[in-house]
Amino acid sequence: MNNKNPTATVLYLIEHAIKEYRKISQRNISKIVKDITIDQCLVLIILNKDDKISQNELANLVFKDNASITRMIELMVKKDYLNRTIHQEDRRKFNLEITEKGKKTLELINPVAKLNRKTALNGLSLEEINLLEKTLNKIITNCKI
Amino acid sequence: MNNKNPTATVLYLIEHAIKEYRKISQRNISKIVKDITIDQCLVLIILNKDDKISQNELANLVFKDNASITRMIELMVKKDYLNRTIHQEDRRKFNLEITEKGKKTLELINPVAKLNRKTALNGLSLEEINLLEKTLNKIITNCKI
DNA sequence: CGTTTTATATTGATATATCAATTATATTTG
DNA sequence: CAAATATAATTGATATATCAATATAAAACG
Repeated sequence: MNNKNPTATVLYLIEHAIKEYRKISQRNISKIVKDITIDQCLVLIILNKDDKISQNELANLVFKDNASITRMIELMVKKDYLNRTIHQEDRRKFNLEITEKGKKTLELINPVAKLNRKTALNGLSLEEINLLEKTLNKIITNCKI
Repeated sequence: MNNKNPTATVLYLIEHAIKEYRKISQRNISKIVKDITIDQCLVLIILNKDDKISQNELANLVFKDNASITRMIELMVKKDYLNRTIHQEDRRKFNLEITEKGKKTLELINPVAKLNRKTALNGLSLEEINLLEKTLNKIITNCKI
């Protein structure tokens, strides 16, 4: 009764699935853009939707620590994907702006990201995906309590 | 038609779920054992089931790179969770042995690990879990092709 | 045998993860 | 308004992730 080895549980499978997905995603992205990680891509995609977001909010969206985001952004500025300027209303914050290089990169990675998702979910019915979402949401809620 | 933002897809939810699970797991483990990570716990649990395993195999089981495992083991030896000796038949390999401290730690973390899984999966029916497993396995297969 | 190929693990370089402590600015409150 | 509190981001320390290059030993092959 629930005395399973962790490697025999569905939680281990979740870890496995996301790791495999990250692997093919990184592999496919790297074929097109050399010096970018999939997490940096996600940052670009999110900022592209809403560039008024704070580093804090960004960190939450990509499930990372503030410290990680600080360093990621630092690197992305250095690699000329982002510009960073001080926020005028709240001087603790920063404006994050996608550079021209960043925009061009987005155009390159968007189709790859789409293909990655399609590959990973190939053969899954809409019902299966909906159920998967529902179950994962339950797990997330359980863990947050 | 599949032109979703990545943050709106089920793959993002998978990432979210595992991150939340890792968070509560680490939090609960840290309450009981101070200087151990959940990945190090998993290494202990796996070695406890089969101590004849190579670093290579261990890396595969915990979805890590050989380089990561080398450094993890180095640390675990330093913290006296493991002993490492040269393998006599194959001198490229090592024997990994759990120390007394490691064994005591296992006894402490096993109930916590069990509780973590129970917490995360609370309220899920057996059918839901089976379906989740099936769907995740499909995704894993898709990504490995 | 010796040479080539393969397997196992390490090391270096760089990116990210995470916690705790810190800095700087905003907001709340007495 | 000044002091206390809260928020945003950074920094330091340490662990892990990942790739490429390397060292060493074992296996395969001619």
